[in-house]
Amino acid sequence: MNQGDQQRFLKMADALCRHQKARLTAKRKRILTILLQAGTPLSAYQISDRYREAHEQQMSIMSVYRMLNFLIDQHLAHRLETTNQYLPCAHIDAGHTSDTAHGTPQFLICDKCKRVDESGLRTDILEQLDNELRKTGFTMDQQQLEIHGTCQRCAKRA
Amino acid sequence: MNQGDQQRFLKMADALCRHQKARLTAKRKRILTILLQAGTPLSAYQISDRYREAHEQQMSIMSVYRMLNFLIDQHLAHRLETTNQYLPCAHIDAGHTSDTAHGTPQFLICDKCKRVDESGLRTDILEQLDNELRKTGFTMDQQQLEIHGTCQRCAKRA
DNA sequence: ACTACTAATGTTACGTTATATCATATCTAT
DNA sequence: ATAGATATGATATAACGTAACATTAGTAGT
Repeated sequence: MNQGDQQRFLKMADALCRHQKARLTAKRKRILTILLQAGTPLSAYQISDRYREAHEQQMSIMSVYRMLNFLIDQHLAHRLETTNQYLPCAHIDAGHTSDTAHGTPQFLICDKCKRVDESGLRTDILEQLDNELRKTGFTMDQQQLEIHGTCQRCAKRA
Repeated sequence: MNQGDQQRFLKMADALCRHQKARLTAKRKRILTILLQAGTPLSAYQISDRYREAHEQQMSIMSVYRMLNFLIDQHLAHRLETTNQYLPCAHIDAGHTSDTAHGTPQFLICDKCKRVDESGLRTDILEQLDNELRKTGFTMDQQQLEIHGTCQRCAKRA
């Protein structure tokens, strides 16, 4: 993510947290910045390492997890269940400050370049999937789908 | 899973492994049996514990992982990526011995009772999902979807 | 500004999940 | 019977994640 986008993201994050009366502390913001700069999902331990490198300051794994959980609670970051990795939320800009926005995201994960596209899925496709499942009696409670595959760029290169 | 189904499953597994020139050893079969008896997915460590309890014999976690990987390679078991758990393949009976059968499975995971329904998903729904994604340039390589929610039984109870 | 309360971070310990590596045992084919 | 391949044993360690309690830093009420 480029410098400008990053700055905008952080501004939005600030506003959002103020609105929620949550404290986006300097350290939390640094963790978020590391996620923004990465471009691909990171493990908690990678984040811890990058923090130490970038800020020449201790950052225990315990603290990393706590800060990640804060960011996730604030919908500023997501956890990928299939890979145990973390990434910034892609939707911070779009009307995100209204409480109700921001449904459960889907992730298209490129197993080649590791980049993740958050929610390229059309709503009606999801609804159809849900409807189909309901016929069998199953209710999708958590719609966070993680779909692994190959992105366009990587497909072309091959 | 009841006794009869278990016996049939194990017979099929034997036949399948013979066909693949893979060795379904006594220990591997016991691991598979533990999965069959469980009814819900188990972690590798739970399997290790149950093995020790049932057979009063040492079973190191290293061995459990090796045997699970064998079973997975033979399509006799699956790993749930979202929960780090293992369960027996549900499709061993249906024409499973032909090499080509057995596409990637989907899992409907009930977060209440923990039971898993393997591939209640209709093929056309999956195809539609895949088609939709292809339009965006993304190719689903691995179609193993793990969908979390509530099964019919648990929904009724509530 | 002082105090009391709450929230954030530090620190240590531990639990869970998984793999690497090398040694030993067991099967299979000749 | 023996050699080679496969399976298992044993030990160590990496990777992922949480519990519990101490300390520090914000926040609100006076």
